[in-house]
Amino acid sequence: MPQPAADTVTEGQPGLIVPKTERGRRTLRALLDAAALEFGANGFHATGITDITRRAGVALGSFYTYFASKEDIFRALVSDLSGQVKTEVAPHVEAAPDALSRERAALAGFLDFVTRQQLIYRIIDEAEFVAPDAYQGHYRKTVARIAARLEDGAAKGELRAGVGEVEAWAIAGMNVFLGLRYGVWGEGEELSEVVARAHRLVAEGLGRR
Amino acid sequence: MPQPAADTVTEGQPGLIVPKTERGRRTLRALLDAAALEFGANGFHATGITDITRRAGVALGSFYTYFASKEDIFRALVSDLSGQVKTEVAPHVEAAPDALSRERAALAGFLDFVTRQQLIYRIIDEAEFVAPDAYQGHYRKTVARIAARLEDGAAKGELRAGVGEVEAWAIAGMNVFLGLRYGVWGEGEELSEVVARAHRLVAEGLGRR
Amino acid sequence: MPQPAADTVTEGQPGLIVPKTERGRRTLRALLDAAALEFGANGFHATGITDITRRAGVALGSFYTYFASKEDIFRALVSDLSGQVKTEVAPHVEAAPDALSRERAALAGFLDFVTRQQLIYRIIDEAEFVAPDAYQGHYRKTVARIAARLEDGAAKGELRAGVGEVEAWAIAGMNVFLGLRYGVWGEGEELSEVVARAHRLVAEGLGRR
Amino acid sequence: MPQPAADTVTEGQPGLIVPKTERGRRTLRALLDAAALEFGANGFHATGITDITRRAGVALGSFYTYFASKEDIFRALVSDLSGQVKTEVAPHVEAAPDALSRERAALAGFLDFVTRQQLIYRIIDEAEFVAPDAYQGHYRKTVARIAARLEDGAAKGELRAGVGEVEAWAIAGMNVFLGLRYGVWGEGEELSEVVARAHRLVAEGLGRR
DNA sequence: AATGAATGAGGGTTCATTCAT
DNA sequence: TATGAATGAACCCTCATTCAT
Repeated sequence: MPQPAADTVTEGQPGLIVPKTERGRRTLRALLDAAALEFGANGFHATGITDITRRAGVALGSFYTYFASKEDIFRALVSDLSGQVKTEVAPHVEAAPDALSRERAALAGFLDFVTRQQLIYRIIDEAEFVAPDAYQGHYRKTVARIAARLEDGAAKGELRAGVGEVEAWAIAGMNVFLGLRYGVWGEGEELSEVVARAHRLVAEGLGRR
Repeated sequence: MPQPAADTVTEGQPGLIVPKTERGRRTLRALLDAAALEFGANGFHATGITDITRRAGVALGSFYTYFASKEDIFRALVSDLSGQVKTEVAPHVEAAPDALSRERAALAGFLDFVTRQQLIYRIIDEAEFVAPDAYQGHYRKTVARIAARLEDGAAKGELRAGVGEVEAWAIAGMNVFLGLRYGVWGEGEELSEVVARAHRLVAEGLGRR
Repeated sequence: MPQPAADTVTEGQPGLIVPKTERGRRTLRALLDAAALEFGANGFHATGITDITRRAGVALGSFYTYFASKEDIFRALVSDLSGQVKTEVAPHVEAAPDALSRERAALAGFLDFVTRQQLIYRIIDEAEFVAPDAYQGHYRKTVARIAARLEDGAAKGELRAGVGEVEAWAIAGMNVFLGLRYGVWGEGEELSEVVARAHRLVAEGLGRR
Repeated sequence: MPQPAADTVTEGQPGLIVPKTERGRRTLRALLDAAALEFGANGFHATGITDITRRAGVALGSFYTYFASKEDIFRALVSDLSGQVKTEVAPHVEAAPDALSRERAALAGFLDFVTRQQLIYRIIDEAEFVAPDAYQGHYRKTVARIAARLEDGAAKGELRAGVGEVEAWAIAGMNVFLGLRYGVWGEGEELSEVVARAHRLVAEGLGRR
C-alpha cells in the first residue's frame, strides 16, 4: 500500500513558496502528501483541488497560498518523486561491488520502490501527458545516471567498451516496463526471479555462448 | 509528419457500430481519422468532441450516432492503432532469417513506425491513464508475440534456453523507450545506429566475453 | 418602470453570433432582454450569468452558445442601447423646424427616454468602467450627431457661426447630467420646466442682454 | 501624471478611525494614497486589498485596522477627493471679479485638476456604481456651490434673473464632460481654447444676437 | 499595532451528452 | 441519418475577510 511520503520537501525547488512559519510548513507538507495520494489513486484529471484539500484537512483557499494551480503542485510532486526514486535506489547501487551488479541492484531497488509505492509511481508516468517537460527532465536525469555508471564500468574494464546513452535508455525502458508489469500489475510474482532473468539479459544477452 | 490513418477500421470491433450505408461508412472513417489527429496532437483531455467533429466536417450530434462517448472512440482508436503497429512491423519480422535478426527487425520496424506517426503513437501511451484495460490489452498482446518469437528461437537453438515472458517485457520496454527517445523526442539521430547498439545489447549483453 | 427592450436585436453587430433557427433567435433575444434588466437593476459586477439565464428561462450553458463572456453580452447591450437612444430621440429632432428647437427636442426626447428606461440607461454609464471603448464609442457618435446639427444650424444662419465639437460635448454633458438628476434621481420634478430652463441656457446663455 | 495625494486626510470623516500614534497615522496615509493610485489605475473591482497593502508596504491584516471593508476605504477616498477638487478650484473662483468670470475660472480650474489627476479623478466617477450615495453627495454639494454662485450673480445683476439649480446641474454636466473628453481622453488639445468656447456658450448661448 | 496564514462562499466558464427538428 | 441548439453538473480559481501569533 502506498504511503504518504514522510518528508516530502527536502530541498527548495524553483518556484516553490517557502513558508515562513512552522504552521505554514505543516500545511504545505500536508498538501503535497495528500496530492500524492489523490493523484496516485485517481490520476491528474480525476483529482479535484477539493479532493486534495479535503484529505489534507485544510481549506480550499489555502491551496493557492502554496501553489499557483493544479499543474503547479503536480510538477512539484514529480520533481519530488523523481528525487525520491533516486534517493531510494542509490544506496543499493553504491553497495554493489562492480558494474554488472550495480545494474542488478538498481533494477532490484527500483522494482522494490515501485511495488511499495505503486499508486504514487503512476504520477511520474502520467507526467508524460500533464507536464511533459517534467517527465523528460526526470528520465533524462535518470538515464544520465545510468549512462555514467555504464561508462565508468567500461573504463574499469568491467563492461565491454563503447556502451553509453543508447544502452542506458534501453535499460531504463526495461526497468520501467518490468516495474509496471511485475511491480504494479503483478499479482505476487517472485520479484527476485524477475530480477535474475532480466539481469541475465542485460549481462549476457539472449544469444548462445 | 503524422498522417491520418488512411483506412482505419478494417475489422469489426466489439461494440463498434458498423454503418449500413456508404455515406455512414465515410462519416465513421472521418471521425476516427479526425480523432486520431486531435488526440495525438492535444491528448485526450484537451481534445473536445467538437474538435473532432469540426475536423471531420460533421455535425456534433452525429458523433453519437457512431460512438457512445469520448472514451469509446478513444478505445476504438487504441485498438485500431494496436493493430496497425502489429501490421506494420510484422512483414519486417517475418522476412528475418533467424531469431536474433527477428528482434532486430522488430525494433527497426517499430522505430520507423513511431518516427513517422509520432503524434498518433502517443495515443497508445496515453491509454495507460484513459483506458488502462486497452493499454494492458495492447501490451499483453505485444509481449505475447515477442515471447512466442523468443520461445520459438530457443526451441530452434537460435537463442539460449529458458527465455520467455520476462525477457519479452524487458525487450518491449526497451523498444518503447528507444522509440520515445529517438523516434519522438529525437532530433535527427541516426536510427540505424540506435538499432545496432540496442540490438547488440539484446544479443550479447553488456559483459565482456 | 423599465421595460425590457421589445425587439433588441435589430441589426447584426460585429462578433455577434446569428442563430440559424427560429428557436435560437428567440433564445438570443431572451438573453439580451434579461441581461438588460439584470445589469440595469444590479450593475455589471453584482449580476451573475445565472441571474441572466434564470430570468431568460434558459440553461446556464446556453448563454455561451451566444456570448463568449459576461463582458461580451454587456458590450452587445451597450451597442444596442446606444442605437435605441438614437432611434427614440431622432424623430423628435427631425420634426423640429430649426436648429434651436432641434436641441430642445433632443433634450426633451432624451429626458423622456431616460425617465422611462432609467435602470437600463445605467448600463451605458457603467460602460465607462466595464467596456471603456464601447462607452467612448457611444459618446463620440452621440456628440458627432450633435455637432453635425450645430454646424448645419450655423450654416443656415440659425445659430451663431463657429459652433462645433466643443459646444457639442458641453451640450451632451448637460443633457446627461440633467437626465441623471431629473430623470433618474428625480422625484416628480416637472420635466418640461427643466427642459425650458436648460434650453434657455443653451439658446441665450446666462448673461444679461 | 497622477500624483499620490500628498496629504489626504485633512479632517475627520464620520466612521473613519483616527490613529493615536504617529506610526498609525503614517500607515493610514500610506493606505489611502496607495488606494487612490490602485483604484484610479485599475478601478474598484479590479483592485484587490492586497494590491493596496502591497503598494502601501503594510501587511494585509493591517488594512482592517483602519478600514472596515474595501468599500469603506473607497468611500473615504471619494469624500477626500471631493474635498480636494473643491479646494483646488476655490482660489481660482474667488479671485474672479464677477459672476461670469467666476464660472470661467471654475471650468478652467476643474479642467486643470482633471488633467493632472486623470486617473484619480476616475474614482469619483466610478462611485456612481460603487457608492452611489457618496457620488450623489459629491455632486449635490458641487452643484449647490454652483447654484449659490449663480444666485449671487443674479442678485448682483451680473446674470439674468431666475437662474438656479437647473442651470447649475447643466453647467456641472458640461464641465464634467469637457473634463472627461479634453482632460482625460484628450491628446494635447489646447485647454484654453476649450475653456473659451465652452464659456461663451454659458455666457451667451448659441443663438444669434 | 502588525503580521501573514487560513477561510470558504461565490462566480465564470467548459464540455460531454441529450434532444427537438 | 444529420443537424445544432440546449442542458447542467463540475471545476478551477479569486479574494474579501477573519484569526492565531
